[in-house]
Amino acid sequence: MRWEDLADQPCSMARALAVVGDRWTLMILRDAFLKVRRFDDFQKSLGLARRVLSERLALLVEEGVLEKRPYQERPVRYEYRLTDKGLDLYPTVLSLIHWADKHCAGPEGPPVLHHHKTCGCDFRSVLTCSECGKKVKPRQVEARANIAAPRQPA
Amino acid sequence: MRWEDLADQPCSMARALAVVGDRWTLMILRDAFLKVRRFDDFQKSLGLARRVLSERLALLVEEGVLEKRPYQERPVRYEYRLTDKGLDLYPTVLSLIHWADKHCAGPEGPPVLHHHKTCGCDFRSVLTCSECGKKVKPRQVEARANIAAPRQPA
DNA sequence: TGACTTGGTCTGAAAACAAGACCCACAGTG
DNA sequence: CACTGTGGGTCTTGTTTTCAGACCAAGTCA
Repeated sequence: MRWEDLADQPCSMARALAVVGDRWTLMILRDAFLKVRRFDDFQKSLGLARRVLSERLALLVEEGVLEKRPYQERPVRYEYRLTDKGLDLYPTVLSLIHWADKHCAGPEGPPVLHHHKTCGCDFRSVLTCSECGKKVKPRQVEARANIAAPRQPA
Repeated sequence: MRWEDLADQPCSMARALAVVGDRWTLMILRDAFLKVRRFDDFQKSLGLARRVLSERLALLVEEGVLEKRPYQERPVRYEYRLTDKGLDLYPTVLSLIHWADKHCAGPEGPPVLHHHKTCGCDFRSVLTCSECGKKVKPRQVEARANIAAPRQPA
């Protein structure tokens, strides 16, 4: 299967990955959540080829995850900001970071802590059910085809 | 920056992506969560090159996300199962799927629904704080360097 | 005038990928 | 015994991507 065909699959995971499944895209989004907004800052922070960065940013803008807007005239300079669609990726990004905090960090612990300003604690992300509010475990979930929508996985 | 160098970065996101940031890996894991376990079944389901699949599975085994175990002798046949480390990726996988359900699904709705057996409802995943149990929004979170661990983002 | 900054493009070499042929061990069938 | 089928891969070849680094253009600064 070709990568471009993923977006057409009747599978939400495939559609998501057609947008953010690229090797660098989630790193770019991590930076975006850390308030990086400019081309050069992304480039310095990530150290990826400028051409690749420019392609990725353009794709994310096209997909509506980032928004390109001028922050000054003469000369025009642009910044990339997360849209609401982009902000909705926060749970994904954070749970991935917390996964690596748990499983890939050395004895010195994770490099960054996340502080919940509302309650004043450093926290980990927890997956909960939108209906009952309880913590969800993989075994408690059953994936079912949506009869209203056509065919296939996930 | 080279892709292989990611794993050495003092950034959990980079470390996570060194394991699952590959184009196909999250699709493989999605299948694994849907109880696909055999080489040929992955291959048929995803349609990727067998060589690439074999490399990815080997990497996931090496990283401890999947476990390769014989399910019969004479002839020996293997299956790939999620380890606890692999199961811990469920929140990430599910939140990505739910993101695409919300933002990429057509008018017919998402192709697959997730049913929480404990409460009996179809649900969406919600990011909550491990400390106070409340829903977390991006703006309520502050990322702070962990003094105990060395340098940089995450 | 020249140097610097931002936000990119362009190029050639190196790596990853797709498709499909091929391989091996074993099982079952006749 | 030969013949076919299955599971779990490997190999080859040609096409895409990616990388590193050079280059470029508009505008500002000194």
